[in-house]
Amino acid sequence: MSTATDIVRKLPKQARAQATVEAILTATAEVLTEQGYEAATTNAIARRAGVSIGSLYQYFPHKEALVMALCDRHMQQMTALIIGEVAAMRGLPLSDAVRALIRTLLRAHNVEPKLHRVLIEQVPRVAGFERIGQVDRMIVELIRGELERRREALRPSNLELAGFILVHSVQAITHAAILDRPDALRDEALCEETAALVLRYLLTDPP
Amino acid sequence: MSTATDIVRKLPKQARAQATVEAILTATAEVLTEQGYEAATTNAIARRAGVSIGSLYQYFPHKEALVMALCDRHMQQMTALIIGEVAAMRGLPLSDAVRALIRTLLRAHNVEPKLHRVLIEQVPRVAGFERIGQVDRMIVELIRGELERRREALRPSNLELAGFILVHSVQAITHAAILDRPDALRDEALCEETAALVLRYLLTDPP
Amino acid sequence: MSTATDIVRKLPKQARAQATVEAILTATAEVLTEQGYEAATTNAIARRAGVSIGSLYQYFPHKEALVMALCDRHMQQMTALIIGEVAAMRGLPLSDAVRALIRTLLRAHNVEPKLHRVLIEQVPRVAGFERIGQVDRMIVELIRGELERRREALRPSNLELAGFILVHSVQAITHAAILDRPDALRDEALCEETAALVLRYLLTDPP
Amino acid sequence: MSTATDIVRKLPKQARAQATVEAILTATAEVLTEQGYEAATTNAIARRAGVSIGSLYQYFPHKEALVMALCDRHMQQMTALIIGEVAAMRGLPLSDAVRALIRTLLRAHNVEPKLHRVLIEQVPRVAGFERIGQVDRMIVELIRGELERRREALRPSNLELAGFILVHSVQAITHAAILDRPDALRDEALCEETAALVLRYLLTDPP
DNA sequence: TATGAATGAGAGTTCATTCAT
DNA sequence: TATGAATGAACTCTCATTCAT
Repeated sequence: MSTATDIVRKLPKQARAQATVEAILTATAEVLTEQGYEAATTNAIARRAGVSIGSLYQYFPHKEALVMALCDRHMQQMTALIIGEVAAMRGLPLSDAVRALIRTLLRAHNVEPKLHRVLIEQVPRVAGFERIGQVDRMIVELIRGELERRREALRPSNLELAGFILVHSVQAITHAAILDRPDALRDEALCEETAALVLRYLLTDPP
Repeated sequence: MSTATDIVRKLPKQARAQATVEAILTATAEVLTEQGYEAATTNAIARRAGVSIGSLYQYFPHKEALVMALCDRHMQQMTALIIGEVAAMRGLPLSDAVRALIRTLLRAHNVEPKLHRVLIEQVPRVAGFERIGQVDRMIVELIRGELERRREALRPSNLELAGFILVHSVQAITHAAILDRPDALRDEALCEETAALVLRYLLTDPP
Repeated sequence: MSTATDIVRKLPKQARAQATVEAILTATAEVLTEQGYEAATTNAIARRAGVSIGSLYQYFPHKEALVMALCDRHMQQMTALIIGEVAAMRGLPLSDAVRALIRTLLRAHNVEPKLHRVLIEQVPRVAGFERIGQVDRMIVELIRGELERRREALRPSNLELAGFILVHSVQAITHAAILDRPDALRDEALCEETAALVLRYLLTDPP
Repeated sequence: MSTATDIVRKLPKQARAQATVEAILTATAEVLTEQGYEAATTNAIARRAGVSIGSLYQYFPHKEALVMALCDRHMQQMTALIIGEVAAMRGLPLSDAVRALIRTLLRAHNVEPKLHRVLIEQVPRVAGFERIGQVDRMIVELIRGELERRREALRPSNLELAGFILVHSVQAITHAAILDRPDALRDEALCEETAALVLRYLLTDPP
């Protein structure tokens, strides 16, 4: 798996350079969300960042690297949020764990929802570009692990299949909710019903 | 592919043009699925279609129109399939109807799955370009209508929310299955478990 | 000097073909005046003429020939008008001849003034394309001849120079009047003053 | 009135850029005069300027802007010349003023006569493109004003019409002389006779 | 190091012209 | 002969990237 090293041309040691890199990434995110991928030219990004095009290329060898770095940054923000909250879920009863996970996912996708959408929908999936997918894959693993750990209590026998079904369901509901439903984060009914979907599927005698 | 000469009866003059349009649309689909949206230049498409760039522009005023036409064609294929099979579902008991719908959706998304993905993921969502979305919207309506019709028998009280949750779930499972699971179409377990997800969510006492 | 023969590919013998050629030339004039030279594509002209592009090229080997033929037609219309009226001028006293000439020129330029402008202003002056210029040159000769014939009565000694000055003056006034002054044709003052310009220049003691 | 700002895309800060803009404008003038408007493609102009096509478009957003900028530059050269010499004319007796004006116009049109012709004859008159016309309009105003100021001494009563006639006459003579008569500028007889045309028209008892 | 002028391959598109039917 | 589908060179313009200052 790649790290920042093959993406960023030179690890900036000085604070100023660090700030420049940040400015460029932020500008990229802004231009991307505001104007879409096609309008996001390197010159437009540099201008928005208040930086010369030359400087941009000092830190990112090509446009692809720039977008990849932004993906990474975005992912790390989401991942940090999820990882932090997942540990606490471990001991909880299944129903509570499911509710907590759903809420966490909603919160994670709410970080920069528009950027998330652009990254998923518009950025061309070039070689090994499935970076944003990593978050999803991490979530798959989380859920799989948890199902295995509690397999005794569960109705489905094929846990691989159950995981597949649940992950894609919850994922899709989360994405759609963040984008289409204004107050998704504070929508208790949404969380409850999504939890019901999951729990009624998993348990023979749902609560 | 057949040319005018293989066909016995003399074809009207428009036949040649019709064939050209077909060739261009097919080439568009091929280039799109094989090389992605960015690589799908009008010249590449014309070359693949074995047609001059001028001919392409004789039938499509600009690149966007070309992709839109392809979307329409693809959608019509999917829609035709769904519409045809949905009528039969009406009288069935809920559990059978759900299973039938899932199977139909899988079959519909299987028409040209790679093209479907490219159309959904990569084609820039320019002004009113959400054409492929129409199929999804049609499905939403189908499901909504069916839920209303059977609301007496259902556990959820907020049917709008229930519809939202189910549509996005089944949609996502269908998409992912077609793309990630070879043989999804003939995978009984997948259908059964997806049906279980839906039915257990909808019914207080699932079968 | 060229005749229609090197321009028109085949001399149409049948009335229908003759009508087609006319339709094409008329369409050319219309498109030219309504949309300008840049928009006047051969396909647009053929469509306007209600004729296939193939037919257009049956009668005109290339676009240039088409425009040249139109120039010729337009010129012949103007020339016919002028020639016809000039004979009568011969015997008149100078002041009457000048007035008559000015009126004739105004009338001649009024035949299709917009087409005239487009032909003069927009049609690229490619090799030997100065066709419309021929009318002007004919007028120069007319005036020169007349001046020579009456040189005794005239103030200027250098008649070549006097011709140059008068032709360009009257020409410019005529052009500008037709295009900028509605009703130029019926504007007595305009004719009178233009005549005054010429006569006062030519005669030592103007009337 | 427009300034360079809406025409030039980015105002060049470095001397190098300034030189590039100059080179492009000069090349435009050259290609235009040597090969005409149709042959003046942006690539041909860039090549002639010894500059990449990209550089051309860095400074001019489109071809039209390029030609407009050239018009402006040309006009400013002419205008500067005229404005400068006109002040001195004010106090002179009419006959001297007319002679001075004619000489000034000849000199002004002599700046880049071929370019002037191409600009007037071939450049398509797109929206607000009558830029070169502005010089002419300035001249109209000059002459009108002068006629008004001296109206007591003049024969014609309708000064609007007199202006119309004189402006177009002198304009046409000037244009034609510069283009057709090699030594127009030093041709005393030409100036004298043109002055005669004007003065004899204006004064009841010409000198 | 930071700047921004310069580059040029290549994209979308047009249109005079040809040619099979 | 008339048709109009097909052609492709050439045009305008963009944008990722380089490089002199």
